[in-house]
Amino acid sequence: MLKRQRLLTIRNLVDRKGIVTVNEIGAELNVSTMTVRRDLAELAEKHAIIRVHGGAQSPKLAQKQDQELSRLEKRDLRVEEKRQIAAQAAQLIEVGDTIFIGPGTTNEFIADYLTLPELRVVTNSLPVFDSFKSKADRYELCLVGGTYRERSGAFIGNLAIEMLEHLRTTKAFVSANGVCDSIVSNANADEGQIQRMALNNSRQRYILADHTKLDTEDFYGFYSLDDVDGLITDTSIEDEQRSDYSKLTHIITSE
Amino acid sequence: MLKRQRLLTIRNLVDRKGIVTVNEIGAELNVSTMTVRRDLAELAEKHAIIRVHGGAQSPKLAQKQDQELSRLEKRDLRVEEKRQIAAQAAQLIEVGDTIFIGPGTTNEFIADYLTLPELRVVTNSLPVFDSFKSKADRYELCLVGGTYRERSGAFIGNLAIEMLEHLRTTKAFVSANGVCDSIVSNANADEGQIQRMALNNSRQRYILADHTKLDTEDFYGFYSLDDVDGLITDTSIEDEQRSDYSKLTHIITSE
DNA sequence: TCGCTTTTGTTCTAAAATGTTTACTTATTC
DNA sequence: GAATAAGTAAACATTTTAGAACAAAAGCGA
Repeated sequence: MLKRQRLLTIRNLVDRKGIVTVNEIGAELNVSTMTVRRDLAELAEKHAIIRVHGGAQSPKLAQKQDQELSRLEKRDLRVEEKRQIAAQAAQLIEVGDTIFIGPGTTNEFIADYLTLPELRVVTNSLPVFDSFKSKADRYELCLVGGTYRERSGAFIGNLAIEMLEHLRTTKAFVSANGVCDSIVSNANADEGQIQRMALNNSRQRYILADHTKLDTEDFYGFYSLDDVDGLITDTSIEDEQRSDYSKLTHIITSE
Repeated sequence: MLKRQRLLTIRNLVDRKGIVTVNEIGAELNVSTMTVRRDLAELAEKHAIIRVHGGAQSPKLAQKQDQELSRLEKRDLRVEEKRQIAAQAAQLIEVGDTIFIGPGTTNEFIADYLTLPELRVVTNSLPVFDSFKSKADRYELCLVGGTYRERSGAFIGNLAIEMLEHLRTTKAFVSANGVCDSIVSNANADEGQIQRMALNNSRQRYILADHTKLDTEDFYGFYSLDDVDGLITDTSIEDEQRSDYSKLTHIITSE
């Protein structure tokens, strides 16, 4: 059997079974485990599979599993990047601002980096609201109500839309699940709709997305990078991406 | 079996059963208890499960239990009366209702006595909302947003008013701080204003007040007993008061 | 066929994962 | 509240897997 064929077979095997052991592959194809490891390393380099100790996993499955994680678990994913991004966002905020902060685990860290004495904060996310609650004595906190979406802890629906309609903010910070070709996207249409309105109603608009979100897209596209004032991301962004996206908007990272 | 798979299996097991012992997991997966412990430690770090002595439990279940505990711990003033009143209020609620529940510690107990399968719940109180959060999978929860008032945990102001304006409910439950000569009153004008609107927009209207509130009045009168369907109070009400107030509205107590 | 490259297998060492023993801590029972 | 049982975690032993180094085999063009 040719190497080319074998690689393809392994790929199919992994995709079909979701997760396979090195030994299984070796037995199936009658090759040594060392060969399998070398093949897996090659495929992993091309992101065709994900290497795990003892075998390999299909990227599709891994992505699906990531999506199924609870809010609390997602919060723990790539914390450093999230904190970096949140800190950058916080630095943009000035005294006298009225800021909107959308749902998303990244946004839950922004409050940690805010030291300003006075501020008005608007959000439709209960976790974000909670992160500001300890500052309720200094800041005016405004929660956008509506129907509760348990999965993300956000308030959505017509009531939320109607309430947001009249709110003008100076700066809006919205997290994206995907940023691809100037399109900013999200997993949920109801939430995307609100985020679009929040951005439209703001003088300055910022999109928050860690480097893993760049060049990927999710279900619902809700905004265009052309219309925002900045894309806040972490320092792991690749040079090529930096130059690509800087044509569309201002890239904001630490350093 | 790969470690990855095992971790996933354990997570599912915990989620499904709510709580599992280390031994159960070990037997199920044919691994030593030490391995299970190590796995649980790893999952606990990622907040996928919560470690307890002898096993693990799902975060969802833990949250539910925590909430009930904190409610029990509310060895506040007159908890028994409040529970009595809350239970009475809950009994009035029927399938298909859209209910409004105002702020107030009494109202935070209503969720405990609700066993209906389906309901739509509207509130402008964060603590009340929290008391319903564990039921979010069955009930449609709608929070009236607005400016946060830390003192009572309620959302108030123009935004709240505007949002509530369009909401029609079948039953409204509002706590009063004082009931005197048919006047229902409250400590705060902003909250009273919202409560008045919530009552006006409801088909059926109920005032909740324990016996110590009767024949007393507070700063802001927001409603008249003539216009409500019932005054829910505890059994410590005096006969004289019962006959006085029953001329104005229907008195609801347990027995 | 020869000489060369590429691929594969083998061996070995390090790292990771798992199991076992043991001392210790936490619950439970009387 | 002391005795007993159950659970925990550190230390060590064992097994499994990873990856490097090198040897053997296969493919390939002259």
